[in-house]
Amino acid sequence: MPRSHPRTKFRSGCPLNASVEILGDRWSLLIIRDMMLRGFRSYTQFLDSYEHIATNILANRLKKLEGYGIIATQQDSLDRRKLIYTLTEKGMDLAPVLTEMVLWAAAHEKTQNPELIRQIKKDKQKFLVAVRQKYLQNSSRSD
Amino acid sequence: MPRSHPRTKFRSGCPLNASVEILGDRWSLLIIRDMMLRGFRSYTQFLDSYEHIATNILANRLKKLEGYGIIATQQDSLDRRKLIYTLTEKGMDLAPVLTEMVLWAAAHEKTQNPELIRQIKKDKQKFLVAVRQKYLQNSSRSD
DNA sequence: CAGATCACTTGTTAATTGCAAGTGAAAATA
DNA sequence: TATTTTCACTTGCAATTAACAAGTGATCTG
Repeated sequence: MPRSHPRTKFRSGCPLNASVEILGDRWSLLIIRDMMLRGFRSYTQFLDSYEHIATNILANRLKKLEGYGIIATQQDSLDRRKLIYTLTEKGMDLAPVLTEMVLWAAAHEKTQNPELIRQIKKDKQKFLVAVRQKYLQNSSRSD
Repeated sequence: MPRSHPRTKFRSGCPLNASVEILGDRWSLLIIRDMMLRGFRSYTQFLDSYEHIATNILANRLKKLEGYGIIATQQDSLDRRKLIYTLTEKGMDLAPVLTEMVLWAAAHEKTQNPELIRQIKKDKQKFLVAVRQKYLQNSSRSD
C-alpha cells in the first residue's frame, strides 16, 4: 500500500528548486545511489552503507522518496518480515544527476573509486545505459 | 581575503557523498543557479530571489561556498559597501549538475520555465557552452 | 548632515537531526 | 515447542540547524 504523497506546494515553480526540495538533504541521494549502483533493496542494507544513516532518518527518507514516487515498496514473497525497495522509472531517471555529481566531485575533491570515474568518463552515455540495464536485471531476480 | 576552508573529513570517500555533503541542502544550489543563470552577484540580489532565503542562512551559505572554492568574493571598486560574488571555475563546473536536475524535475514534477527546458533539450551541449560564455561576458562588465 | 543602503549579526523560537533504546511480527534455531 | 534472532521500524531525548525578527556599523546619496 503506497504512502501519502507529501505534496506541499514548492517554494517556487523553478524546476531546480523542485529538485532541491525533493533531493536536497544529506541522505536521499545516497540511498538512491545504493539502490542504483550497489543493488541495495532492503532496510538493513541501507543501514550498513558507508555513511551510517540513523534508523529514524532512514525510515523518514524512505517514506519521503516513496511519497514522491522515486522508490516503490513491496513485500518479500519468501520472508514476510522483509520489504523490498526498488527504484521507479522516476528514480532511475536520476542516473544523469548522480553521474554529473560524481564527475564534479571527482574533478574537484579528493575522492575514491577511480574505476567508476574512468568508466563514466570513457563513455557517459554507455555508462548510463549499462546502469539501467544492470538494474533491470537485478530487479527481476528472486533471491 | 579568502575565508577558511571548512574541510572536515567527509563521511566516506564516495564522490557522490562529497557532492552531497557540499551541496546537499535546500539553498546552496539555488544560490549557484542565481549566479549562473540569472547573473546575480550581490547579497541583496540573492535575498530578493524567488524562494526567500533568510539573511543569516544566506551569509552562512556564502561563507561555505567560498570555503569550498565554489564562489569568490571581491569588493566593488565603485561602492565600498558592496561585495561582488562570482562563480569560480569549480562553481561553473556545476552547470551539468544543475542542468540534469532541471531536466529531471521538468520531466517528473509540475514546474515552470518551459523555454529553459526547451532550450536544454534542443541541444544540451550547446546550452552548457552558452551558459559559460554568457557568464564570462557578464563577469567582465563593470556596472 | 539626515536618511537610505549594504552586508551582514544577534537574539529567539521552531524544526530537524542524530543517538540509544525499545517494539512487535515473523523466521530461524535449539 | 520454546527461545533467540532478524526485520523494519518507533520512541524519547539531546544537540544541531533553520527560520524569523530586529539590530549594527560602515558607506553612500540627496
